Amino acid sequence: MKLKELADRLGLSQTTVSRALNGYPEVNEATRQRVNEAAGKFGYRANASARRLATGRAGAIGVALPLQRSMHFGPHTSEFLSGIGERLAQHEIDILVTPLGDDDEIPVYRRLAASKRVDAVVISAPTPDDPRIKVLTDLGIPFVLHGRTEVDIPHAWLDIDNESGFRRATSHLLDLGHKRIAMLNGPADQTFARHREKGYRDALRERGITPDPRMMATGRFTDEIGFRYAQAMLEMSPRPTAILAGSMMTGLGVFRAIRSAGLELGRDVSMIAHDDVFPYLNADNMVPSMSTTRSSIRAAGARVAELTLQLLGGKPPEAIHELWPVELVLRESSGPAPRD
Amino acid sequence: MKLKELADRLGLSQTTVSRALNGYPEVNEATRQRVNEAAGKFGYRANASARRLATGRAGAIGVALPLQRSMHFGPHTSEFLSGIGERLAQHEIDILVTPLGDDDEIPVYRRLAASKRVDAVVISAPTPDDPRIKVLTDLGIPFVLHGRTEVDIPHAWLDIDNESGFRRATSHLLDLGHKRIAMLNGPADQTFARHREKGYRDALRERGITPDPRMMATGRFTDEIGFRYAQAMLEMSPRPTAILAGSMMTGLGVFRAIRSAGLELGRDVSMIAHDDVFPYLNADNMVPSMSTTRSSIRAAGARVAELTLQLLGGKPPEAIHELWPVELVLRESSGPAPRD
DNA sequence: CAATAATTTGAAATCGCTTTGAATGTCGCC
DNA sequence: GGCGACATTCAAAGCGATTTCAAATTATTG
Repeated sequence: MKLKELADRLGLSQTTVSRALNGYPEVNEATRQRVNEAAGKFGYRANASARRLATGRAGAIGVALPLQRSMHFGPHTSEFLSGIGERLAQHEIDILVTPLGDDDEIPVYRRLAASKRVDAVVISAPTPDDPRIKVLTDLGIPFVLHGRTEVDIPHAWLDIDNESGFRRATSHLLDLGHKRIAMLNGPADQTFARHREKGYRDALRERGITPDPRMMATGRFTDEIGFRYAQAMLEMSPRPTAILAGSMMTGLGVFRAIRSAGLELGRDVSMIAHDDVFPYLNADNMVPSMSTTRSSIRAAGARVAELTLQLLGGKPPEAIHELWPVELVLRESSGPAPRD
Repeated sequence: MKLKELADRLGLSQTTVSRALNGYPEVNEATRQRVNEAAGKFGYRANASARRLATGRAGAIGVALPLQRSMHFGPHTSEFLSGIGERLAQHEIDILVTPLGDDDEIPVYRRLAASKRVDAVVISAPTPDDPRIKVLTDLGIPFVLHGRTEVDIPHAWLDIDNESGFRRATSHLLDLGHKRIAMLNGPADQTFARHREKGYRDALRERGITPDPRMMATGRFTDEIGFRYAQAMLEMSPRPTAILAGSMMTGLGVFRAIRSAGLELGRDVSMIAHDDVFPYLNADNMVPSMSTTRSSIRAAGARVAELTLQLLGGKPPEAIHELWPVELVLRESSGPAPRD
């Protein structure tokens, strides 16, 4: 069923039918009724390609999926994507996921731009001097960044306040009497990891403690890496009495390391992990329950979608900046420092 | 830069340029060279919408993301999606992800079909009498199913052999002397869960053991659910000496339950978990390392993409059936049954 | 009641590509 | 030298919507 057929059946012109369906004001209310009914009855839907060609809008936003790089496509990405989907489900906007290898990043954006496949893109996991900002700006592709960079080009972003989240977590552990606090951070090149490190260092310095490089590690968010680093650190003497884990995955690994060292989590060693709120990994239900710095990555995804729509609606990128607070949720895994 | 401009610059007709770029044979090799060069130089890319409109092909395949139902969008989906992306990256085919709530499933497919947004769709997590098979068939949308149904309509599918995977795992545990083997299965309505249950039951029956309903539970693949059920079962008397976990997530929960009951995994209680091979959760690196029934869900995704291409290439759906074996990988978490 | 304004509707152009059918130029061969 | 076969190229007709501009109808006003 195409527009012409529908119009013929109704004895109307394509123009009127098109207008009726798209909610233009200059069509008689009775006519609109009739058109909508008929459209429903015949299951008519405008051909997406034709409409896109005519309007010049792609009706889709692109999301790049890193397949190989340090921030691979893992649970974080999938939650984030869910959030975007949640928000966009209402509009007739498609989500185009483009798998990205390591090298093809820039060419892929070029291709998306030149072939007008998407109206805007969402990018994540930036480094401080992320080259994508410039490329996308030059290409004229509107985009919203999930995270932050230090690139000096106005652009839209939404980020969580990693720095103060980790500052508070560290301060709290210091309040509990911990002196040797380890930090298992995310990939060192990522902006968010730097922010977390800054929060951590600042909190220590405020109390006159010099950060010990041996107490700091960076790596991907896998339980394996959490396990390895934690194991190595727990063998040090004196060992850390508290550990900050960059993600729940890392946290699980740390947990195992603590246990297999014959120590007890929440008493011998405390831990606070960052929780992106995965529906299948609940900090509350762990034993012991896990203290966390928390911020829903899914909610962030939904909001990023919303911001993208605003951007497409004409809001200037420099007016789109959101910094979300990070909650500190204290549970059983963090307790007072043990006596020496 | 559009086709007409490019053609003008080259002093050629749009026809020839289009043909040159699309690899048609009837164009002079020298001309093709010239065209390709110019296209590269000006960064020309055919407008996707225009091309789609002209060819009638959408150049995209749809993947439905369940957002709320029992098989929510979790790590499985994201790995699977990665696999699809991996395979499709080479072709100029987009992946359209459509978030699905609980109710809108069918309407969404209708919409995709009517607006010709996708050439085919991939569906996952079927129930034995999954209604989507009929709907998609009626709508004339080609599709590939990841999993199996019992619906009596010819359709393309790829599945892993859950039944024999779990039969072998169960048999192995029986060989080790276990008599009370618990099973934490996936959502009861899913086909794969039924297959697993059949494999489990058959193995028990072969040895003259009547399956004990109290030793069987079903639920989503979260560590919380694994923990709860395992905890309840370990309190039974006599308790199970071995547990089959439906996923690594569930397995982590079981692991915790075993530990918090003061038991040792691999000695007091054995476990074999199903491993979909998540890059961030490695069975080998756990302590103790985890015995698993293994099958890469990412590889399955890549293959499903391949099969979808074949389907679009004209291969009949009834000729597309693949049943992948499931490996049984024995590690430290499974050992001989303890003496009574 | 004529003139003007406001409402509705429609014919045709347009979006940027692919593809059909015709035209042109070359070549080999009788 | 002429003619069919072959290799190239092109003009123009779609693809199925949106949108411009004009026309037809109805309502309002002096």
